[in-house]
Amino acid sequence: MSQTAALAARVPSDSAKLPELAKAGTYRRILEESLMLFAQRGYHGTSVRDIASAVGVQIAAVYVHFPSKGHVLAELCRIGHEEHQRALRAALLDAGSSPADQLSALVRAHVRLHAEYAMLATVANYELHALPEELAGATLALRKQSEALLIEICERGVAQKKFKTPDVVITAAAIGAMGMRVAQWYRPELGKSIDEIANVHAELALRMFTAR
Amino acid sequence: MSQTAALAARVPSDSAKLPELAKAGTYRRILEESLMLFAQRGYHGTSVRDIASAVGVQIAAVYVHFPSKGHVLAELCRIGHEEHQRALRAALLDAGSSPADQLSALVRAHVRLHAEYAMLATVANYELHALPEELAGATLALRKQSEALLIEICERGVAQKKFKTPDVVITAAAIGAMGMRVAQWYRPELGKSIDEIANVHAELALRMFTAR
DNA sequence: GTCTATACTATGATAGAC
DNA sequence: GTCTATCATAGTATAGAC
Repeated sequence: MSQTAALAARVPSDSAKLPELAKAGTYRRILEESLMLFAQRGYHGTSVRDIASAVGVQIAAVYVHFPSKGHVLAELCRIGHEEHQRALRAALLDAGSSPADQLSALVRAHVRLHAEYAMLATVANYELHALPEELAGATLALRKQSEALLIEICERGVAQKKFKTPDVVITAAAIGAMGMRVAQWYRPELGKSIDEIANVHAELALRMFTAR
Repeated sequence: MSQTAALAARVPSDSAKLPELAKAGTYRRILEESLMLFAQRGYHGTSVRDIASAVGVQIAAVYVHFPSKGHVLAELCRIGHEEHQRALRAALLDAGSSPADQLSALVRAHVRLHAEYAMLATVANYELHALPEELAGATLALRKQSEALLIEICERGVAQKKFKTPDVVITAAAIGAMGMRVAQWYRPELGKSIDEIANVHAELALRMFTAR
């Protein structure tokens, strides 16, 4: 699809950053260029021709590395959710045992990932629905686990009477949502560092659990 | 596109609810069925054939009412953002003059809209990027105005020293984000009323502006 | 306003040479 | 692993009859 001018950029970031991967060469280039295209135009708005052209190879070369366009998206979604979960778990290991410390650490990691890997997060979060079940399974399992990490911390805080909330599930959803959204507005030119943004979100999350 | 099994539903809601519109008949049916299809599969994942088939007419009949598929999406995005802004303005007229009352009223209206019109909100928020500039202009203007409404209330609260925050812009973005996200998880079967959910979000927003 | 029929282009994917 | 060439299908959109 040659596509008419994209107007409202879905992702202000212009870096198709991927976590460290063992594989290199054309395989990786396909992932990188697909990431940029899927983030900008969406999965269905991107053709295999677009991908091949961006990589600088012919269409047939793409099919040497991936059996279908869906497999490219599936891999990006999986990588994104895997890196997300890795970041959350690493943050929790560094955090203390109090629910407040844990929530703060988790939110900061969550936000940092969505700012640093804005394109990857956008594709993994908003294009996953385009995949058939068999290709999305791994990603959905990861997502469920990561959601559970957040919910458990919140519920532990409530059980210990450290967190006050009218509804712990809604509050957890809200905390997840505000962090995810960072991928849609963060740009280095804003003059706010990623750490600064992450810290503000952690503070907001803690306030959400503090009665007025 | 006959499309393989959609796995991770983007919108749990199953009602393609539209605000009151003057027009009826096939024109409206096209909007309703397109809304459902765009919400479930995305704009590029939906063909004019899919739309015609859902409405129960031939493809050519669709083109009698809309000059292109893009115009159908443009109209849905415009309707969604218009209803959103109408709801925000109505809420503000009913609210008192204190920033807290105004923020609470605005957030409740914002959340109610995203729960009541979940599909419309999803399409208007997440498919707009598929439109070329000339078709998205009206919607973008509305969005900018609605964002300004929220920001202004927040900044007024800060100026009056009623709201405490480390960063008013980030906080406003977070408040907008948590409300938008409701469209992605709200279902009547959850056993939570829309008003209840809206009230919780209003409380969370006020807490975000309250120092610990 | 709706239909049938069709034009034309783009699409995902494969075969077979190098 | 990459290329050229090709297939079968699906895509948007239009013409002209009723």
